Amino acid sequence: MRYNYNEIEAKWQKYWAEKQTFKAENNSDKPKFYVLDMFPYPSGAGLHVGHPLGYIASDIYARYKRLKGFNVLHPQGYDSFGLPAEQYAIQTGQHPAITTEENIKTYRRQLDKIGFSFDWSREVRTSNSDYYKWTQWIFIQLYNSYYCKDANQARPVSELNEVFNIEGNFRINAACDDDVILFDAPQWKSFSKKEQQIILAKYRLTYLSESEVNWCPALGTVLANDEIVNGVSERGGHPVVRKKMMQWSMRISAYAQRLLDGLQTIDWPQPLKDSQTNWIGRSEGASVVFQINGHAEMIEVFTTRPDTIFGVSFMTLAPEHELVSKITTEEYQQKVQEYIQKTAGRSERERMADVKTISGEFTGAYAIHPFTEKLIPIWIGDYVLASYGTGAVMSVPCGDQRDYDFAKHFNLPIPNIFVNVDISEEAFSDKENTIIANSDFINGLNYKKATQKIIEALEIKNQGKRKINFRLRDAVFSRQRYWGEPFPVFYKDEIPQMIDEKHLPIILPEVENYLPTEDGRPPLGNATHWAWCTKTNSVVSNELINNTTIFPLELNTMPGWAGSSWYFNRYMDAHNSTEFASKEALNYWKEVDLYIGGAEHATGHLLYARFWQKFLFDLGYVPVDEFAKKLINQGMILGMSAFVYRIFGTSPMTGTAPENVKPIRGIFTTDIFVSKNIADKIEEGKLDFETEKEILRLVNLQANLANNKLIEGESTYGDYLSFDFTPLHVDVSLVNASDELIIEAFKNSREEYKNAEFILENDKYIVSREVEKMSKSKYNVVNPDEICEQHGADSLRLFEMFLGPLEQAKPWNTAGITGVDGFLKKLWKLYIPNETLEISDETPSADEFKTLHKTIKKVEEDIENFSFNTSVSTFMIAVNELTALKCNKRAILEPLLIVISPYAPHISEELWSLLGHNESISKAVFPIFDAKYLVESSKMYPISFNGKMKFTLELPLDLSKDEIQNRVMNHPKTIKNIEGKTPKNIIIVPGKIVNIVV
RNA sequence: GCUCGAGUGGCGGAAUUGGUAGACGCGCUGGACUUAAAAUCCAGUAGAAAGAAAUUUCUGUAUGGGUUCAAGUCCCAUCUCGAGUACCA
Repeated sequence: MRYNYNEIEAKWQKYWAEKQTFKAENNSDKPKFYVLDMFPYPSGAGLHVGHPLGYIASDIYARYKRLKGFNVLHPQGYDSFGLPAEQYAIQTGQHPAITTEENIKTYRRQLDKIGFSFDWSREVRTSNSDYYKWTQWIFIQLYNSYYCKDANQARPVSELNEVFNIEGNFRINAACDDDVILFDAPQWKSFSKKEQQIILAKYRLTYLSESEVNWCPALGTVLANDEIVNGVSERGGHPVVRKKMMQWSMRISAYAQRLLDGLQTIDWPQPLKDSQTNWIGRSEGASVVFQINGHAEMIEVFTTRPDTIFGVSFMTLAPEHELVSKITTEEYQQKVQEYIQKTAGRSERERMADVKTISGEFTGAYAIHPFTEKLIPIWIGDYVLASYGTGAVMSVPCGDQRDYDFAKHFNLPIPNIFVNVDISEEAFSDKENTIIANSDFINGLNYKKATQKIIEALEIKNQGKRKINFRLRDAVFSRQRYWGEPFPVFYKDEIPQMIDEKHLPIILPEVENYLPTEDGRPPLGNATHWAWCTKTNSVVSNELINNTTIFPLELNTMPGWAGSSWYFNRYMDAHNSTEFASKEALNYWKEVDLYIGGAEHATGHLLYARFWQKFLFDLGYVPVDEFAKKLINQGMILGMSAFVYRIFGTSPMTGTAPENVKPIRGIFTTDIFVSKNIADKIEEGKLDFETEKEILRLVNLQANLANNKLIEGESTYGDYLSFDFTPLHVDVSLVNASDELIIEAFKNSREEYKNAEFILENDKYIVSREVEKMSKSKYNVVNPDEICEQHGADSLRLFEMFLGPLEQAKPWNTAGITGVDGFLKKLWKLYIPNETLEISDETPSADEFKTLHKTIKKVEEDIENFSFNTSVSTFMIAVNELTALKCNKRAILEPLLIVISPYAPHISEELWSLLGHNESISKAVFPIFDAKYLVESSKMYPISFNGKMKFTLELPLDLSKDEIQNRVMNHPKTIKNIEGKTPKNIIIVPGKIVNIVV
């Protein structure tokens, strides 16, 4: 019986689906374990071999945990709202709902082929209304909450309202907008309802505000900070500009400190924690208030170096700072205005591109130094960012390089306030080795003491205080897009109101035109009928009937990260229609025990999800405030791009010829490709005469075919030598494992290559290779379906693990897959050498037990340490050893199969059932290794040791065990090392090493 | 610039976390089977030297130093590469 993987895999995939083998129950006597993958965006391209890497790893872990006796939750779903899905729909001219549905089908088909043990009964899709109902519901909870800094948690806004009625807001310590005014109870009561609502909005955890946003005209929407990379949009790389728009925001900044503290409690990769830490950007310092000469307004700055306050020689405001227009004097008005215009027109990218150019303008105004009372000129400059701190800095040129450069450029004074420091060339920013000078009452102090004293002095003057500043900004939550969750919001008197929870979900309406608009009008504005009012049971027009009155609805939609910020909780109770998940389910599963996904979500999804989880925890809806205990970032699988070299000018498709090259474009009707090493030789100018003649011949042949008179006179030998060639990506499926182009397939791949000519080396056309990101446009995508077809899903699973450490980026190279193929075949042959199963019930030998228990121990360790790659090696060794021992004993093979089954479930199931078992192998118990056999298998006598006394002695090889012991104990080195203690254990490695455990 | 991480055969990568470096796989070389090829199986494969051979001896984990009986592993310095981040006051 041949090992027919296609048949076997289809059979067991069907079996698992029909029997619902991997369905998890929400209660069980077994301990629970929750293994989660980051759910995919169903994009149009389908899966490539890189995508399932993390899924395979988590599947192995999930299957292993089941064998270990855990009740395992291992769900999967789709993040089906958001930009990628919509962009694909726009490109293909179809409705996003349709393309999403199709893409999901493709994904599901591809995933099913790999044999995952997902519990599909819990599938979620963020674009399903019974899911986004609860996304909308969470939004309402956020709207109805504020962050109380005293209690350090979110609390209902209604509570705030009560306090305002009794004593105003003097004693409220909450996260809120900076511009909240102080009021007492009578004042609060005197405000109109609308005024009260506007004030409350400044406290809510989600709020509407006119804010500077990152506007991407090409995508027709605003983007969050984490959706912008290097000043352009992450999706598509379009330019992004600053723009003021009325937007919903999430007050994530309220949770900055807790998001930071929480990192200590979770087992996530350090680089990922680091990048969240940097993104949150906590810095300790002081807020200092400067009076402005002749104005009532003050300038508040944030500084981490209050100790350098006597070194201030000017102030700098961001051009967007609100005080600029108020304080600029008549004389400087025009120049300042021009400068503001100029900087506002620059895109984020331009601003980043020339950080070196120093620019700014003097406002004509002066601030007053809090201690010396000297006048300090106030400048504006775009090196000061409006979005960080207060958008204003006290400039200390001797202690900060940017201030220094600015001062040098505009010829401003650079007073030195440090002892024994030369600042003639650059600023001195080292705060550890500083002694302050020229600074009145802090002379001679170091950074720490000086800072302390300055803050105390500022507090007495009421001109400053200790402050912790965060870089983390509130997250913009509105998107001017169609394919997202509608807000459960309508407007009354221009004040947003939440739609009553009983009306949820607010269904995304059908629209004629869902394309984004350049000016930012949301596509939902095109809807004629959408919100459904259950009370009146009527469909209404672009408005919502709330009892009797008609009000306009919010037309923006939520961003892609809304749905992904809580989905892990939904899996626990995926079909609940009365709660996002029941209390019982939440209390049972609690949190994700193992979360696997890419590191690219570090400052996006993974931060937002932590934020929402903490919020839901504060309100008592979830039992834990971190949603994932352990997280692993799987590395990217890279593609091996292949290139062919086309001689420049021989294609009718080629563009303009470079200078000094006689253009022969258009003369030939086909392409000439040269093999890699010949191309290299041409590049080095070392082409041999024969090859050169051959190229010439082909070119001339073509010229003749085209009936062209290039040969004589017009083209000389020299022309061809100067010809260039362009490396072109060629589809990797047209190249075999030894980098050889399959010429016939290549010719048939495109009409224009049909008559192509090839200059070969050793009768082969060799392509060049380069490792790049796997992508359709680079023609280096390897489809997992093909691998399953040609090698089987078990091979794919084993090979993806075998490629290298899970967390590392690594190139895909199909060539090596024959290794794991061989393993599976050998495993099969161990049971079925010929036509039928041949199994013996004899008691295994010690050697056979050794192999088995070594494998059990190693694989268990590997899985626990997530080093799945080395397990595959262990399996290969085991099978090789057992083959050599001709071992076909049941007592060895059964436990071995159980150990292999998480990695290669299909072949394991098949053999398991051939051995006469009626139940799936996933119901078996992971075997326990027997130390007895392990000890004997070790090269050392005992397998492990944990003492400290280890040293080497040179001993003859031919001594008996007793003799060795004797010599070791009487050796001067031993006596010196153990100092009279009695050794518990002596470990002797044949040859030289002695380990003595004392 | 800053912050992490990594440098081991022709290649992907192992190494019980301080204890026989190079497991396992690919590739390559030789052999068996075959008319031949593919497939399969067997053997060899870090480098150098010696030997008819089994085998032996050196040298080797980016570079230079250090700690230790013992270093790929720990410490210091240097170089190279990768990832993230960037006017953060």
